[in-house]
This record gives sequence, structure tokens and C-alpha cells, in this order.
Amino acid sequence: MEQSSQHTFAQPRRIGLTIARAGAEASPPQPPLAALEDFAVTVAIRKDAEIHAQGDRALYCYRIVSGCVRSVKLMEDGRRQINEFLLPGDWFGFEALETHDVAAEAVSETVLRRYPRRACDALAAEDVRITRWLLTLATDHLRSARDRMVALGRKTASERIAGFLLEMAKRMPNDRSGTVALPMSRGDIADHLGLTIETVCRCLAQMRRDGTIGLTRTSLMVRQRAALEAVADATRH
Amino acid sequence: MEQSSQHTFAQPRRIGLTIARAGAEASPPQPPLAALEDFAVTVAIRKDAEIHAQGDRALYCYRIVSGCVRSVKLMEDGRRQINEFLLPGDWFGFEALETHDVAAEAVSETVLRRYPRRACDALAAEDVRITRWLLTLATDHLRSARDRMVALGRKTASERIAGFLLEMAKRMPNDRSGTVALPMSRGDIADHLGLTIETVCRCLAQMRRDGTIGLTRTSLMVRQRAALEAVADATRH
DNA sequence: CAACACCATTGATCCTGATCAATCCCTTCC
DNA sequence: GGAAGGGATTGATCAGGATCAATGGTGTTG
Repeated sequence: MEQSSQHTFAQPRRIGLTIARAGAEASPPQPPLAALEDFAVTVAIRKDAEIHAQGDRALYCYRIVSGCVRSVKLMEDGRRQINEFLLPGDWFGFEALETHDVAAEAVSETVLRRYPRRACDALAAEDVRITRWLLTLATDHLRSARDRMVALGRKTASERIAGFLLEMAKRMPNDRSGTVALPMSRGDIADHLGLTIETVCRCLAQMRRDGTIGLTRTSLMVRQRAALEAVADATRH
Repeated sequence: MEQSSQHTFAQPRRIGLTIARAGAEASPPQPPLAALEDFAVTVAIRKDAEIHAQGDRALYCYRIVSGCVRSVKLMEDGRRQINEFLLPGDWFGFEALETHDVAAEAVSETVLRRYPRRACDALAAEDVRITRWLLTLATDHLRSARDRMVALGRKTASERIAGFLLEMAKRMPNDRSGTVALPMSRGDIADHLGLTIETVCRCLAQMRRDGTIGLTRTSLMVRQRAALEAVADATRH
């Protein structure tokens, strides 16, 4: 039994605090969404605080302004699967029906833009572009979920980790020195990749010894991208 | 390395034959789709024939009339992940962008209704209900993909199999004797659950010995639903 | 209807990654 | 700055499921 989730997490505390009502964002989202901004609120979430729980009524959806969020499913016995890490610019919560089927928790100090789903739905009902954009979001998530299923179902530990590192190097804001922050813990990475903390550590240590990557507790530098890609990208096409 | 896909499949042959142009279906899809039917064609696909390949231009989306389809991702070395089994009433191919990111193959003799995406897009652009319905499809698939990620990442072999059997018992047309057809091979089940054929066989054999299920090569009877659910449903909520 | 091919089943053994356990090392907090 | 606590690392061992191997069953084809 794989189990990996008895590592004690900081007890998710309930929501953060509301900072401001409306106000322009640094990089506004897609054009059709301008109307949505009228209903939005900016919220700051503390590290490890819960944004919404599994089973919560789905009242809001969210866009990440800064920080990192994990989308989590829990099993009764504590086993945990992190569906995805959400980074600045990413949307989440839009795909729920009545209730959220996953919990969302802040991986690090995070600032969100929060949108009432009622307003979303109302706008979407009268503006095809908004619905179409939601559809795009959903299909994007679906396609990346499929890639992850291949990883979880058929890839070895080092293949999963190589793939994860490349994904992070690509998605995280790059400081052009080639170093990217890794905001999540080893436990989070393990629960994302279907591995244990120890396996994650050992694979990372091996890659560091090989000179493939540079690594500290919270940052990553890809030193030999080709080598990483060779390990990770066995998927056809 | 898990590997499970060197079992030689009947070489996927290219597409089936067109049966009829338009014509009313037994159970028509949702109301907003009536307009779509004008552009639809019914197609019969032979067992193991490929409906579309990974990387194909996404020209059509499909609804299953009868039969069963597998949505497949292949790795270069032959490892295979079946994202989902699609059954009568299910839609697929609607979520692609330029190209399909998965292959679709007939698990058994299958009849499809095929819709040109160009027509879908055109209708969706002018009718919010169609776009909204596509969104519903996409989010449904996304939510079920998340459940599968928990299974692939964190569940044991018997948990995955119990869950799979319950899902099939629920989704397959029930002949009220409690027996449902299992159209897919053990290899397909293995590649869906991230296991090997042998592990699937052994788990099934054990469940049969326990009296939990009745089983033949191609059919399943759930004898002790509670027992199966106890094994499968460890997910909170 | 016999032969074959392919899938399913069962057994024996192996190996990847899990589990158990012991430091280590940062960060925080007093 | 020292102590404490929690994450990270590393080592030793275990086990679930993979792999290798042999046999059995079933549908297909000439």
C-alpha cells in the first residue's frame, strides 16, 4: 500500500482575508473577461490555508495573481493526490458543478482574484465568448490531466520526476539565470506524482549527482535539459 | 519498469465504412443538439479499428451509438495508457484543438455518429447552449479524470479493480439479471488501471473465489456490491 | 473439424519503489 | 544565538506488483 500522506501538514486554516474590492490588475485576463472584473475581489491566502474544501458549495472561481495553489483529493485514510499545481495566471474552480470535487490549498503565500460563479454564469449565458473561454480552460485542463494519467499509470519514478521538473521550469516565472523557484514541498511533489517523499528525494539527489540539475530545498536549475527530456519524453508525438 | 503493452493487438486498421447520411437516432441527444444532426453521419467501426490517431487533425467529434471505444495514449516504447472507455451515449473528440491528443479505437464492433467539428464550432459560435453543453461535457470528463488520477496515483491494485468493476456495472447497459458485458480485454483493463494483465487476472480471480463477483471472459456480475464498495470507495465525500 | 492464434490464467521469481528508521539541516522563535 | 520543530536526506529492509514462464481455454480459419 503506497501511503504517503501521514506527513503532518500544517492544519489547513480557513480562508484568508479580503484585501480590496475590485481595482485593476497588473496583467488583465483575456478581453471577454473584462466584464467579470466588476464582480471580482482580491484575496490573500496564507501558506497552507484552505481556499475551498472538497465538497464545499461552489460559490466562486479563482485566478491566481501570485503564489501557488494545489488542487487536492483526499482519501478517508489520508492518502492524498494532488491533481495539479496552479500558478500565476491559472484559473481554477470554474469546472465545479454544485460542489467542488477537490480542495484547493495555498502552497505558499498566495494572492487570488476571486469571481462569484453566479456572475460568471450570468455573463456566460449572454456572451458566447465567455462560455467559449471557459470551454478552452476546461479542455486545457483535461488535456494536461491526460498527460498526467500516462505518467501516473505507466511511467517510472525518474520519468515522472524529470517530467515534473521540466514542466515547472517551463511554467514558473523564469528569472533568466535559469533558476526557478520550487514553492512546493517534497511531500507535495510526491503526492502529485504518486510516489513517496523518500523516492522523490532519492531521484532528485541522483539527478543532482549526475549534474543534470542544480537543486536547493526551494529552487531548481535545469543544467542539462536534453538529458532530462530524454528521461521524461517517451510519449509519442 | 511496468510495461504491459507488448501484448500484440490486432493491428488497428483505418476507419470503417459510412452507413447512412443523417436519419433519426433512437435516443436523440440533448435538445440544443438537434441542429447538429443535420451535419452528422453514422459510421460503423470494426473491432480494434482506429477511429482517429494520436496527432490526427481534429476534423470530427463523435457520439457512440452502440459498442465501446477506448481513448488511448501511446509512449514511444509501446507503453500504453487508456484514458477512458467510452460507451453508448458518450461523446468524444470534442475537446481537441488542432489535433487529437489521444487515439480512439473501437474496443468492439461499434456504431458512431460523427459530427464535423467545423459545423460544431459554427453552431457553438452562435448558440450559447451548444457551447455550454460542450463545456458540461468537458468538465464531466475532467472530473472523472481526477478520480482516475487518485486511483492511478494512490490506490492499490484491488482498489483500482473494484472501482473499475463498479463503474462498469453502473455505466454498461444492464440486462436486469445483474450481469453486464465487459467488452474490453484484460489487457485493456490493465492499461486503463496502470497494472499488468497478470495482476488484473489475479485480482479478478481472487474476487471470484471470494464470491464478490461472478465473472466470465466477457461478462461480469456484481454479487456483493457492499464488499466491492468497501474495497473501492476510500475517497472522502 | 482440426490446427492455430490469441487471450486468459496460474505459478515462480525479481525489482522498483514503499516502509521503517536515523540523522541532518534550515527556519523560526524566544 | 540557542533550542526546537519540521522538512529533507540517506540508509536498511520489505513487499506489492512486475516480469518471466508454462499451460489452458476459446474463437477463427482453412
